[in-house]
Amino acid sequence: MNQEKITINDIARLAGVSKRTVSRVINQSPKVGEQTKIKVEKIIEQYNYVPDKQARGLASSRSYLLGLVYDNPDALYIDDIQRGILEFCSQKGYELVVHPCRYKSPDLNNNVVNFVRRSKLDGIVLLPPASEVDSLADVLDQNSIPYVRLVSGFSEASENFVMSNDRHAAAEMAKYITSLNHQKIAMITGPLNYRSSRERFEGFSNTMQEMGQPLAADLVVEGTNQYESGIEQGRHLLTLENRPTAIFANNDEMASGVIKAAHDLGIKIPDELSVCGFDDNLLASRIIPALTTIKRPVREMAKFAANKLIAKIEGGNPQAISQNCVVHPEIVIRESAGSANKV
Amino acid sequence: MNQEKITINDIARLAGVSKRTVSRVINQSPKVGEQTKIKVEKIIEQYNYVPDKQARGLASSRSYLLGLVYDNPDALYIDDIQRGILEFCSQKGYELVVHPCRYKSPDLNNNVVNFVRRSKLDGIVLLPPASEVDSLADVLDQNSIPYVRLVSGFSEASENFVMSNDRHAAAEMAKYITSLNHQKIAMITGPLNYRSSRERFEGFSNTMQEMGQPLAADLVVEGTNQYESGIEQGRHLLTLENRPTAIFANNDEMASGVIKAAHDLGIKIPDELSVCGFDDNLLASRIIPALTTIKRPVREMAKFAANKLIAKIEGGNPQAISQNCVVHPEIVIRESAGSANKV
DNA sequence: TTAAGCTGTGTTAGCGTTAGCAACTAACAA
DNA sequence: TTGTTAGTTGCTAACGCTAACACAGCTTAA
Repeated sequence: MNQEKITINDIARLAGVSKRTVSRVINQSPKVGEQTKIKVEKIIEQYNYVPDKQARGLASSRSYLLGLVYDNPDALYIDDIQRGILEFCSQKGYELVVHPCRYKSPDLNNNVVNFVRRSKLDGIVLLPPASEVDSLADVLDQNSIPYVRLVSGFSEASENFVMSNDRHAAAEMAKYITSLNHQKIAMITGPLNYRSSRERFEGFSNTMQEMGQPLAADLVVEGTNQYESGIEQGRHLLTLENRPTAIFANNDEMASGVIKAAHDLGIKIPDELSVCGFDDNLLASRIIPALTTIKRPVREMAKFAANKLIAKIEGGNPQAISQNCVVHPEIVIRESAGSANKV
Repeated sequence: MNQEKITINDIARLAGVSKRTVSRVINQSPKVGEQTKIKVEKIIEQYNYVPDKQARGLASSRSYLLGLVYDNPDALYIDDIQRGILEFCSQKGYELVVHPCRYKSPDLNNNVVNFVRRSKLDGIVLLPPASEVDSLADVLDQNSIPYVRLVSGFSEASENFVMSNDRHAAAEMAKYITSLNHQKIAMITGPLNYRSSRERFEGFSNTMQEMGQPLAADLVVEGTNQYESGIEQGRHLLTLENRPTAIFANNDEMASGVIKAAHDLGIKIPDELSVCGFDDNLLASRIIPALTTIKRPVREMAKFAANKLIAKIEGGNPQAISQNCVVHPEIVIRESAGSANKV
């Protein structure tokens, strides 16, 4: 367990080759004789040798460190992403350095660039909403820092993106709610300067329209994605003269707020009101009644991101770099939505 | 923004001193003339020079990287801890590398040691329950890897610990519930092989006894800390012939389960049953009725841990190293617990 | 036969720091 | 004056690795 530190020189000596050759083996250079390679690998294995990351980095100006930049209140999402990235990158020899930030800060770009500079990170993964800041991406490009952005959407040039087709999922939700025979359907959107909010809103709204049931203007309100906002907008909608029988909220936090508001007003869910959310976070399954919502394949997104980022860093595998990574969230049916006929 | 990389040599040349002197200034060596120091600092400032971490690390066998090792399902807790540590350590020039693990794995010790070795981490923070594994701590000691353990407790030698006095908090909870005039009080403990579970249980149980209302043996059951376990044990307790009027669960997840069970059985909370949890995680405030629970000052713990770890790494500040860091969780009163008189 | 091309391998100069050792300076005592 | 000392400062060898370059040995084409 507590072996002395053994270096590339030791391996070279032990294997009877030069350290250049050992280096070649480590870095999987093709120009090594088959037997030499096997011999060296055997010694490496035997002595449990692991190349020193710092020395490697100093010489090759690489750090084998990836950064995760985020400003997202949903800790569960973050945690899932972290695990997803790590699953992939640790087996490739990379580690993950975390960096929460304030995405609204005017200093964001500098902050992130300095973060990368400070530890010579090889690349970073950007989570929403920080991933939606184009100026950040520009600055990263200018500094030739490899990065991948996780965003809601499905159409852009895919090189630096991993996308979640929230629009499609929201459309599915529109169909689902309609299939429950609801007539008066409301939506609480997220802040419409967020891409994800727009995608979800448009997916939902357009589909309702296509199905011949366009959303009434007074039944679409904008929230902040926070619980309190859900309560507030929920209360507003539910005290309308002709209140909706179904409310689709931009995320689970706000959906919980709606449920709270309904509860306070004595409105029964799902008998008198159906509520649906988006995210499938911890709350969704714990709340009573359990929330019908939409689940994103977060782990999968994280793996896509890690794969793409490492491909960019290591230069090889051009198809992994340009691969179009779009992921499809799906409806999770629980108890908070029911047929409108019961009313 | 996109300046050429500038090194210690440039600074030395610009300042008209040797790089040895610049190095002294950077590392705050006392043996530098006051004017020289000022001169060099000015140049450093002017050129926005930041020493290269890898080169530094190679030369001094330091990495300026801290590790966070955890196997905790509570993502909110993790997130809070991460932010707390970062707040402190980034201003000291350290970054945080995350490492989820399986604390039950027989390979845990090796896994963690290799994690540290791989990136030459300067030290690690251990979160419960991994922090409770003594053999891990031993191995870390053997490999002289600096570490700090976050645990529930308050009495041990404090050098490697940051402690949360869960026992005291649970005692407070006992007093609070008793003050509500409950007679039949139950507790769902966590797995009793966890230190935190024992602390909470003993704090609660002992205090009840001291107040002349010892817990009935059949009203103490052991859960797994998971939601499903809360449902199961909650159902069990609530279908007892002489069911309790108050249930204290080892954590919020299980408390939510109890609420679910009560709901399914048509038992009104808090009128017919009071439920209390521990953690104050996201659920606690979102659930209906909102959960009366206990909140740990997580950020504070994280800062203590970072401070202690860095003090250990840098060798200085012996009082920070030996400082007894005990933190006191506090009751958060919400809606899930009420007076027993109403029944 | 010879030149040219490939392969596989070794030699070695960095990469940007730290830190051991030596050396310089000024001041002060002898 | 000379020696001693304390306070500063410089020189330079690591740290462990990568990669440019060189070169030997062998194949292939002319």
